[in-house]
Amino acid sequence: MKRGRKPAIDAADITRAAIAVADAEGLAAVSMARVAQELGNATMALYRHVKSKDELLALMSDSAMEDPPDLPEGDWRERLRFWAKAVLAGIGRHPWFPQVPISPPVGPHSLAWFDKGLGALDGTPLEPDEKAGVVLTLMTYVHGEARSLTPGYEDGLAARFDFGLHLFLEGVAAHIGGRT
Amino acid sequence: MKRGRKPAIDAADITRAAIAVADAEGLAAVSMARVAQELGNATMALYRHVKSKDELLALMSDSAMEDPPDLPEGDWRERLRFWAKAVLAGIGRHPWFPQVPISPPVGPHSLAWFDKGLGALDGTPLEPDEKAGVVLTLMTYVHGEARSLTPGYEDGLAARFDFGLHLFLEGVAAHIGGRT
DNA sequence: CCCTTTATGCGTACCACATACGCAAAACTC
DNA sequence: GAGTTTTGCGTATGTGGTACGCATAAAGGG
Repeated sequence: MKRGRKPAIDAADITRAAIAVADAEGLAAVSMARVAQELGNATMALYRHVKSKDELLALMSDSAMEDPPDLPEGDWRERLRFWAKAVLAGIGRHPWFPQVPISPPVGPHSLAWFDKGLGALDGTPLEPDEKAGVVLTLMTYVHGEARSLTPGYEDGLAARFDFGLHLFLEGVAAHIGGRT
Repeated sequence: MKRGRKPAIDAADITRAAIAVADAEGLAAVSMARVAQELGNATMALYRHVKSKDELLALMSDSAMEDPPDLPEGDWRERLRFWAKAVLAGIGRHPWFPQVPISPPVGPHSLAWFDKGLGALDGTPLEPDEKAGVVLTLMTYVHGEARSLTPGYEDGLAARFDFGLHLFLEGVAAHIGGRT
């Protein structure tokens, strides 16, 4: 059996608690002390499980998005539109998400979303790297749009988003059309 | 004449100094003390000219982008591509730009860029709100892409950006085509 | 010229936070 | 139970934002 004192909490617990605080009071409210209090532990206890606050932010960032939903039946266009809206909705549940400083080493959740996006393009004549380009571009756009989700500034976001998405899908269609 | 002691510095000086620090050492290095030192003033002297650090960040954010360049001759496509690349290049000169927390009250510089973008669509049969949608969407995409400008992670950004831009312009073309 | 008025310069002080360090506490092995 | 190992966490340090209040300088009036 494993030696030593049993851990009372683990990194996942800490991440969960931090996300709860961020959801309820904003990213600025997430301090090591605040998260520890949420868990009924002392501040410094957290450092046994996460190396630094930056690491905690990276963990939060990856697990904020729950698992991507399955795509509906239909052509690539409907599927990709569904996917993009799911991304936006997922971020909408955690409005602090776009404010987390860039953490380039993406985690497993981000990859799962990316894969789902690729799946929307199954059956199209695009090359693999073109599919990746399409999905990355769209994801970038959606993330950018999500920055306007700050409470109080969502006016007209839905309409703008639909229009931008429409333009983008038209572009993909034209690109596919031009190569067959 | 105006009464009272003469101000040794003004908000513009502070903003300039803060941008210089951010350019040279990153946004994290921008502290009130650091900026004051840059100006040869005491920390608290800054507060006579900016209300808070958040206000300073907003000022930095607006004046980071210098004035937009004039667009070249050509069709809307070339002009919009030129504009998008200018936006990306402008941000590239201040890689901390996308990291500034959202400051919704946009400033005069942002508006100038937006106007230039609209100008790229002069002569197209788009309605005013469609033009605005096109420019906002593209700006959002470029800003999103610019988040990957963090030193060390620009690999393949140029190619990805060109591809995304290509898709988007195709989409605008299709949208215009579908309405004439 | 001195005195009052008015605006700026900035030292001091306080609070929130991240985190290094080291010892105390707990759980397992023999 | 003694030794070993791993976690819990109190203490302390450094950094950063900023409220407060007095010192300081500039201009106007007598």
